[in-house]
Amino acid sequence: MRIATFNVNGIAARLPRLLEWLQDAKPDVACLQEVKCLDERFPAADIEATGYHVLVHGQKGFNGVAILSRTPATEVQRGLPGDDLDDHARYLEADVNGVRIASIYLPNGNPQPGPKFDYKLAWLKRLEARAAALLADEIPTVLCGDYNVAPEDRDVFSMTAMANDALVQPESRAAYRAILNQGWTEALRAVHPADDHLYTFWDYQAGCWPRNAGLRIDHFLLSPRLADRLINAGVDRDARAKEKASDHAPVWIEIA
DNA sequence: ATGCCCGGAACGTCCGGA
Repeated sequence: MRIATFNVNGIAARLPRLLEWLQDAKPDVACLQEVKCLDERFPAADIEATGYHVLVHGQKGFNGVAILSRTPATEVQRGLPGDDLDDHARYLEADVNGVRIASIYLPNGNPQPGPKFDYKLAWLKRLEARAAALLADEIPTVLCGDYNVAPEDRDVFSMTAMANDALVQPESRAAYRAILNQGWTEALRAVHPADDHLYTFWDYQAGCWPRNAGLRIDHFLLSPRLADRLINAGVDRDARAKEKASDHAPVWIEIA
């Protein structure tokens, strides 16, 4: 079973790239982030025509997550529990072929310090609670998406350039690590433990892509039973090299 | 010290992104 996560940075702007990537990479499940549209504006028919079922939790203008699957998915949770006042569309969870899969778009948190950073840290705490409940259920689970956290210095092209960014702050990393420490395995790092240029995002600005100035911020958290089934993981860098590409590359895992 | 480059909303620039 191949599962991918892809921050598309606007489904309307990315649809041709997304469709060709689906036909090329052929994931069984694709979790999308930053679709940036209302549910009714999501191009479901185009995606269904390529052989995928669609679950979408959208929002006008920004945020928005989706789960595409070759076999039908059963929706479990729309929106991250724990704050009735949070109306951002950043979390969608479904069952596909006996695997629980969440598509996650964690808040960016910039500028920091400030209310947006506070929201990010609060969101991470809520995700920690959800992750603990999922582990307690002992269902094979994947929590994948754009976490907007670069876990270690080596996941960042330049700590000098990024020193004040919310993505690398000790509080962001500690909150992410607290989730991992429940017993989750991050699949991409697990498969590539020694790669010091293991990136999933390259800013559009300042020639970041051609000089490989990237960040590793898209992650696959696997529950213990699923981590035992991990075969391979990788980054589809070819997708980032194309014209009209997203600033994120798709990331994928292969599960036995 | 700041902007660089994008998408979306909207139609003039601003917000959000990371």
